[in-house]
Amino acid sequence: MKTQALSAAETEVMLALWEIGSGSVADIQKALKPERDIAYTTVATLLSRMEAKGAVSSKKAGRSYIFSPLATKADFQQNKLSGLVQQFFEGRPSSLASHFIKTNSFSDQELTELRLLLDQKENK
Amino acid sequence: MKTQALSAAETEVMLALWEIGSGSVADIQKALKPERDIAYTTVATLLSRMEAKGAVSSKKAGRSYIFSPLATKADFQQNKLSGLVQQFFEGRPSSLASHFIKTNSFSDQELTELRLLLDQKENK
DNA sequence: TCAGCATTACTATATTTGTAGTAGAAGAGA
DNA sequence: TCTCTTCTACTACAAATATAGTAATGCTGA
Repeated sequence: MKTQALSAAETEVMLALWEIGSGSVADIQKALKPERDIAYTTVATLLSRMEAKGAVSSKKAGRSYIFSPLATKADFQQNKLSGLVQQFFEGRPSSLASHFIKTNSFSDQELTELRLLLDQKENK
Repeated sequence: MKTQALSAAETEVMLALWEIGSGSVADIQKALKPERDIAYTTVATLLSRMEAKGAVSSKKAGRSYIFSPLATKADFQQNKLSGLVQQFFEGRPSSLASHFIKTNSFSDQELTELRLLLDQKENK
């Protein structure tokens, strides 16, 4: 059962939800990035679509519903990323990484961190 | 003048177009991944939308039009990637890279290649 | 020259996305 | 109990997306 893809707006809601773990429509609206100023009812609409897509679950708590993510942010990242790698980097993560290195996307400090990670990997 | 974002279907067409450099609707349709089996006229529709968005240009050649990409694949990759990094990796490319390393996305050989790239970077 | 094929132009339609309003139910304080 | 505030349910609707058909046009080979 492949999970359906989320739209851009839905993804923003998802990010807010991961931020707070779980919460009501009101909680989620508050957790949205401030520049994302959408109506309460819009958030509610998005959440019900997301529930239909299997991205979140809800359970009644008193008067209202509490929504929770059904996938971890890490899973989602993983997915997005592998899609991107698939489509734009011949399916090879290293192709993406070298793209970064070549385009100077990393600061010196980040390069050092990376090297460290590689070292740890190697000595494992 | 920011270039408008392409939809998923349009992106597929773009990839095909980069593949062949430039070509007619028929050429592009042939260049699409085989699993992407869409009608000739659909490809044409997509191309005209893409032209409206400023993603491709066309010039008449005899009976038909030849389409060419207006951005390089590299630019496009760059864009997609930085969007992803922004949204899912706190804006830090190294966060994405370490995600890869930690999730064992790289083969041994790729790890070696990466290290080599880092070395070159450092000695530059 | 004429029939046929390729190609574009235009139109069409179902679905998804982005956004939000309104009505009604249900607690909560007075 | 009555009113006020939440909150959900339902509806709406314009724009974008995904997909493709039909009509018209213009080469091209026989």
